[in-house]
Amino acid sequence: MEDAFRPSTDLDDPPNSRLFLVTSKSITEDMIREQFSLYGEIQDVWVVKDKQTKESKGVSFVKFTKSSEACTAMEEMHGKCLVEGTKPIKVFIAQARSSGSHRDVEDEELTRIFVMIPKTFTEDDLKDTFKEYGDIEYCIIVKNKTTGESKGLGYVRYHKPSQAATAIENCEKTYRAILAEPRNKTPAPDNDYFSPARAEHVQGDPGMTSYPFVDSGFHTRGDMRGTDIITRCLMMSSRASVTQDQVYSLFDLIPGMDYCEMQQDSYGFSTGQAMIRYNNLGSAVYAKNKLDGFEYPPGNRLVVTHVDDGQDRRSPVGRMAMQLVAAQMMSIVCNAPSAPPLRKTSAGYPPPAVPQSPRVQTDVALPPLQKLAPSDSRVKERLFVVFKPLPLPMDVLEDVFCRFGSLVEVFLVPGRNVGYMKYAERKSADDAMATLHEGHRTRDDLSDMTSNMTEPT
DNA sequence: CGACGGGACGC
DNA sequence: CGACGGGACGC
Repeated sequence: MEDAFRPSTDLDDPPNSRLFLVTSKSITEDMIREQFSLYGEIQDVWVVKDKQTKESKGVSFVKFTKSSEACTAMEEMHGKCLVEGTKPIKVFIAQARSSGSHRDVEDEELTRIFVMIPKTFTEDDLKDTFKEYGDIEYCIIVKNKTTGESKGLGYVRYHKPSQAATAIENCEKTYRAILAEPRNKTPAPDNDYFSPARAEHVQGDPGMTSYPFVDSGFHTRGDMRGTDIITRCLMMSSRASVTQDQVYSLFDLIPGMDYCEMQQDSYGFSTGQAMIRYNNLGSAVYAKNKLDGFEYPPGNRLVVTHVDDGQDRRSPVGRMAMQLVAAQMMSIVCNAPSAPPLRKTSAGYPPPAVPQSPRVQTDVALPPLQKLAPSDSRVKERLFVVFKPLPLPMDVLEDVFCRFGSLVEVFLVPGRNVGYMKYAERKSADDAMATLHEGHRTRDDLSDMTSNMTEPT
């Protein structure tokens, strides 16, 4: 309220650019200015004095233009004597005026930054990116506890506040670096499917209700309770002979299949077993749930089990999350316009034999995979993409749209069936549109996708 | 122990 | 037909 009277005179802008000094009462503004101006552009020096006596209270404030300057001055000047024979001064980052607190701001709160990074970043990548601003104590990437995937967020702890401040001021804007909140408070988890409040929210979200828990012609096997282990790796056993291609096609109906191989005996005959791996737990859980007990060919019940590959472990929360992911997978499969009519009671054999093919199948020939452009690339062109009936998963879109080169990012507008493919090169966007635009349909539900050009952000 | 002034209105 | 975001850590 009181701040509203002086909106344009925020003394703590940018944050942490003001110092709080405790000095001998004999220290004057000029002495402070003389010493502290070595570290940056000083906007203001204020020695607090008694209203009546005009004597210094031994407290001063020094406002710098930048937080990094203030931090450096603090680090260099704390504990120094400004004048021979006076007591050593104490220097802290001043509490924001609006905070009301007079607690010392500790280095702990000033040395750790929080950044948004590409999901492909390893901790070493993170370190390499941010070490130019100072010695790093450690780097941490926030990962999904269940799948181990990066959430695209990271923490970098520096040794000194000035290093963290310099990183925040000078790193690429795409990292959106800010000071990290201290670790103990506001622990609002984000992928907490276990929380009742969150579950209600998901149900009430218009963007999510389009992923109904409908059942299809797939066999649905009981439950996931009990002692099943949850992994991305599946073993399929069949008594009747099935070919590699049949198994591949069957399991490839679920997005995210990384690997599928029939086991063979020493004579080259099928053992009736196949190993299948997905790139995410949700797909594997879904595949097991739907294909375990499925009759293929009719009368032959397949047995599908998770295989402990030593990577994924069961957990109640993970299981809960997997159910939701599985529901989305189901919807995607159900909505596939040209997916084979896979029904337990269906007469014909399901999927036609498909030789080793990319896990994303489209009606048009796709170029090979290409690396993404660096996430901080300037976006030269964006494609506006409309999905009917539903958007594909992010990773599938990335797989398709990266093939034209220089893809920077896939962005889906939440709750709407539209999104943007951001490219660093105009030609890549043009090529993608030429290949995928209108009339071309992917084998999944990327149908009726249209694109047009808009101005880059 | 050691925490919040002074100045002052635009094109 | 449609249209422009997002942030948190196993003690």
